[in-house]
Amino acid sequence: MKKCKLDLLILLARKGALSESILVSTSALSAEFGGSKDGISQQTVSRWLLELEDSDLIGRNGKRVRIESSGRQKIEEIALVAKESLAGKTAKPAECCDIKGKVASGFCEGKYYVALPEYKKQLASKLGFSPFAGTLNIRLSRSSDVERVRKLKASGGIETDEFVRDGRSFGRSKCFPVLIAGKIRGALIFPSRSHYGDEVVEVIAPVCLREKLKLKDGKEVSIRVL
Amino acid sequence: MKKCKLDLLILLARKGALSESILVSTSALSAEFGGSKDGISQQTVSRWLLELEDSDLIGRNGKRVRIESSGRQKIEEIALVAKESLAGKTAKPAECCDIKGKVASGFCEGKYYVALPEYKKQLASKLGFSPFAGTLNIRLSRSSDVERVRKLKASGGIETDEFVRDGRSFGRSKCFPVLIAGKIRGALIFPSRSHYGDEVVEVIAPVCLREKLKLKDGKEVSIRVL
DNA sequence: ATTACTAGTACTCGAGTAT
DNA sequence: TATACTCGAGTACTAGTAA
Repeated sequence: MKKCKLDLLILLARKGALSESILVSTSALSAEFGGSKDGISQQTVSRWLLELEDSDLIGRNGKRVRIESSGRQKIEEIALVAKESLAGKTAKPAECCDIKGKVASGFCEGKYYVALPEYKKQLASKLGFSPFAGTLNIRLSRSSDVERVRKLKASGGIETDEFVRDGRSFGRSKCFPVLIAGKIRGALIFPSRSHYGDEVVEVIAPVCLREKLKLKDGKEVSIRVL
Repeated sequence: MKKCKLDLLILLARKGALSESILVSTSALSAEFGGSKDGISQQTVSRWLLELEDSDLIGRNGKRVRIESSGRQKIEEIALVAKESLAGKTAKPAECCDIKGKVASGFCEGKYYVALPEYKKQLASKLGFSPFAGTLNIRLSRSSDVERVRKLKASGGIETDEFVRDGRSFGRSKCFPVLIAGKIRGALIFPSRSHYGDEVVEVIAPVCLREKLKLKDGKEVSIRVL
């Protein structure tokens, strides 16, 4: 399998760059990858090192290279995942987890959807509560939470059906029951065709969350996925 | 850092594909990588799976995927390297190892070089023996040995100097002392500008190896790098 | 619903080379 | 020596879609 930046990071680790600043040259690293032909060229190693530096995975000082904490984290993550997989432990789908983010204003697509009686009815029966006609937008602060949300969306969840109203078709949405700020039961709602990336999530609840929790834009909120 | 095929393999492992055939879809895997935008598209996951299958790292049967032994080996390797690096163990340069290959005929560049008095003299003083005017070409059978040879070449070795003769310049070469077939001391020789890839190595010794070891093309020979 | 093909674009690579 | 830039060539990507 073709080598990649990750292989370079691991090679640096193997050479001891985790514990100290080590002396390397781009051409020597290239040679260890099998040279220019069929391997990785000196130029590419040079570029990869610059890119690893850009992402703060490594630090450089002249010809010395040292792996930074985020680089170490990456390697620890891989080691852990590989070890657990080999041991037969598999990732459990949609397990309970906590995510955090800040209240944000936004397009309120969710609000629009939730206000439609067809959806409201579906949500009430599938989630166990009748949603307030509005959504709370949360911008996730940690990139690990963005990752978590992606896995969550991929793992299943409660789906609402699509329907047609006034000749327009409304797509599906995925919901996940949550506990907001440790107090109020609600749900994350992801319209199937969202304008947001995964860094903003929409929360619905039986009540107006902004009022009940006295929230203003920018205030931090924690959400427990159940 | 951008995901790569290796990440896909690890993800499959994480989902339990090491111990059993698991049910996955290319779109779900794509979603776990963050979807099409900024992540990896369904089409790419499809292609990656086909490529992993081509390299025999995974096996597929309809929508079921299972990691094959070479895929498991890959993951074990990563787990080991990552673990050792984190534990502070660094890779030792040019350690003693055994490589194997079959006798091959070839261009005999080495023979030409070795026959030159300037080289012969240098080799005699640097290697401790006066080389027979001929080389034995060995085609490595295991790809892991090719890898080993690359690392070897990158790690240092004994270098001969370049020189000029009859207005033509002759480049450097790198040598590594070895024990051939467990009996004869010699050296691997790598001219700096070789016509071979790393899958063929040239061996020199104080004697004619073909005669002494009664070798014919295709016969397997083991070489211990000292 | 799926997988994976084709087509066209975008990105990455490495040769050459400046520094 | 070394690193890292430019740029043309080739690879890998995604959108669209067929099966």
